[in-house]
Amino acid sequence: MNDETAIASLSALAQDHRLSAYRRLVRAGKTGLSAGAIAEALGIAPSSLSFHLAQLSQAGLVTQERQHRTLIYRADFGAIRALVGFLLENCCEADGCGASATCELEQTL
Amino acid sequence: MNDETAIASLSALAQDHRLSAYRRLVRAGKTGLSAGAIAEALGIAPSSLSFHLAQLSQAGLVTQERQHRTLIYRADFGAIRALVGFLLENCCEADGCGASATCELEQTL
DNA sequence: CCTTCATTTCGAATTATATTGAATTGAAGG
DNA sequence: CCTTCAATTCAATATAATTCGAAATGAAGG
Repeated sequence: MNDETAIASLSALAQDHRLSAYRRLVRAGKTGLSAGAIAEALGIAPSSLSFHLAQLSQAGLVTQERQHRTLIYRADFGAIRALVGFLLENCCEADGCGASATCELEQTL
Repeated sequence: MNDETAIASLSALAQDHRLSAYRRLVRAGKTGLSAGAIAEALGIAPSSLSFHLAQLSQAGLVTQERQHRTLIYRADFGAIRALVGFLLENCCEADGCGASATCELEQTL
């Protein structure tokens, strides 16, 4: 994880429709959801959703798999774990909250 | 946590200078950093930094305390914990990855 | 009080993001 | 093949974010 990837991930989530889509995918788990199902749930044009899914996908937050004629999207939990780790990296190193490089606060997340 | 607050937090972090400032504050821990020190570290105009700190502050990700003539900023770890919880809320409920409403994947974060 | 210093607010210009309809791609089935 | 359907890419427009200099605020100290 680096700044560029982190910003791509955070930007991808920092938008009404994309956040809603992502959270739906989190709830759907490994079952996933089709692009069409998400577009209908959000009430936006397919082309708009496609734009948003592309950003989530580019950031690595979701994966894509074709099933017959539909595209199934799924949340990638490894990506969000990496993002949170990056945000809290070397937590409290300035005032030494612990012996290890990983802060206690980070571990309780 | 709701959509509006989550988007404010994610937008606040989804920017080069703000992400850098936030991560510096995470590393600084309870010691915190002054606005001036952050502006100098990032190499941007004080007015620009002020704009960015206001967004982190409005989102609740950082707190502010006056010490004599300088303003000390600190990362608020409760805020980021709440954000991550919101992102992974009801994880995998569609395919029942566990008995509880909280997903195993969420707990391993 | 008057000055100094750290920081913020304001205004204006530049740059990036979000939206949709129309056209395109890619996969199935008659 | 030719049609159908799901989804994406493209082009154009509307909206929002970022930047900095200049001016304003607010707290300390002479």
